[in-house]
Amino acid sequence: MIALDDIDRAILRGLQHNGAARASDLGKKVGLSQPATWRRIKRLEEGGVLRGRRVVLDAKKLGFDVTVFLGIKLATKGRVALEDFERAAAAIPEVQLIQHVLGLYDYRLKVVARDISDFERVLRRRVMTLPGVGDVEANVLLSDEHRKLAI
Amino acid sequence: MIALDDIDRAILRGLQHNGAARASDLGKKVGLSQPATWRRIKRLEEGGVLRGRRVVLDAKKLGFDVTVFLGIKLATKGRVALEDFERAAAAIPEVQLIQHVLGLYDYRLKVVARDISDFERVLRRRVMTLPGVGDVEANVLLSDEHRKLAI
DNA sequence: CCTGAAATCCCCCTGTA
DNA sequence: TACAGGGGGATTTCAGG
Repeated sequence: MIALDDIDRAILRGLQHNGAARASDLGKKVGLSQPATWRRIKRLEEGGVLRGRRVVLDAKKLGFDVTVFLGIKLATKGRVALEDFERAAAAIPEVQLIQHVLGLYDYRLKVVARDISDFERVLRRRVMTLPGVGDVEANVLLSDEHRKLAI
Repeated sequence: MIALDDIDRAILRGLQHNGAARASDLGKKVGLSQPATWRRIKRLEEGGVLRGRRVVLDAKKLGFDVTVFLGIKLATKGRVALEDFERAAAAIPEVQLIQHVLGLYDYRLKVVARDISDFERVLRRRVMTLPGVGDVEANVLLSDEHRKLAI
């Protein structure tokens, strides 16, 4: 939790609207000069609030037509078991996201594959053979919509 | 699916490594001049492969200490029911991601809240009152790790 | 079509008040 | 904080492959 004023929040909102926004444009929106805006962005980066910029790729246009979320329950849950699982899951190229969660499942994996048969290959040869895997539940992604943090 | 050569893929890999990378830096990596690299990036953007750049914010440092994934099963699933649900879910500020999925659940929502009691408020007053909501399952996020698309 | 080189524009970034 | 200058990236133009 870091002290932010209204202008910082306005800058963050602007950056959420457009991750490639320039300091000069943001400055006009928030009523600040370009250098002042740039220094605030720098401060937000150094403070860790702004962790970086990520490109958004269109998986479908790259030939990955199938995205599946897997809920995974581990059979054994010691510290070593968690580390083994995470390391092995990270070695699967099709795994885009590894989330350690608390609830009905222990992990959630986001898996991309070229098509359903490609996904079946990944599921059977890679996911089901991960160390400690117990129950696995799958949800195929149909569509998704991102929304901004209300700050 | 768009035709990409090895250089395009190398550029995309470089951009996944650093979303703020400059055309000149990328050019050095892929063995191309700065204008040629810049034109390829532009082409990837116009072709929709590169959908944009997004800033990564640290939710914890902004005071959102709790992230929960909800799996939601709808009681009724007509076209109108889906649209009503999506519209109402999008009106909840704490909902960061709305995923329409196929499987055990119909929707997955990513919800951020300031703390557990704030999450309880969102869950009881906003989520449970969404139109058509049936079963709800929750997973609290402990940690997550993003990985790059293998292209 | 693609490329690289050069030239221009404009923004970032920094020093300074 | 704003202002001003140098440096460098973004963008266009041009010529060659």
